[in-house]
Amino acid sequence: MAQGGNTRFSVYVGNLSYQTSEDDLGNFFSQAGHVTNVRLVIDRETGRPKGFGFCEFADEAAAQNAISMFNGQDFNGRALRVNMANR
DNA sequence: GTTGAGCGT
Repeated sequence: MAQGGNTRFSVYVGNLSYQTSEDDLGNFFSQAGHVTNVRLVIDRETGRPKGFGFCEFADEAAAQNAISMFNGQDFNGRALRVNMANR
């Protein structure tokens, strides 16, 4: 199975607007399937969002569905970048 | 009141 080397179903979400929250992503990604976890990477040195995050789904189909639905699509004024996570 | 490639406190 090609999940990107992870036993879970995490997808990398990049090119986010700095004003986007985890709640916004959770609502948006739940359209593709059952989201079990959403993490927005915040810079520990500055306390600001790094502009990317990770979204974990209940199964692989939902994760790949999210990629198909949202990769390259517009979100909060930015072209969303969605791909299978590597770690 | 800022910025823009990235794979994770």
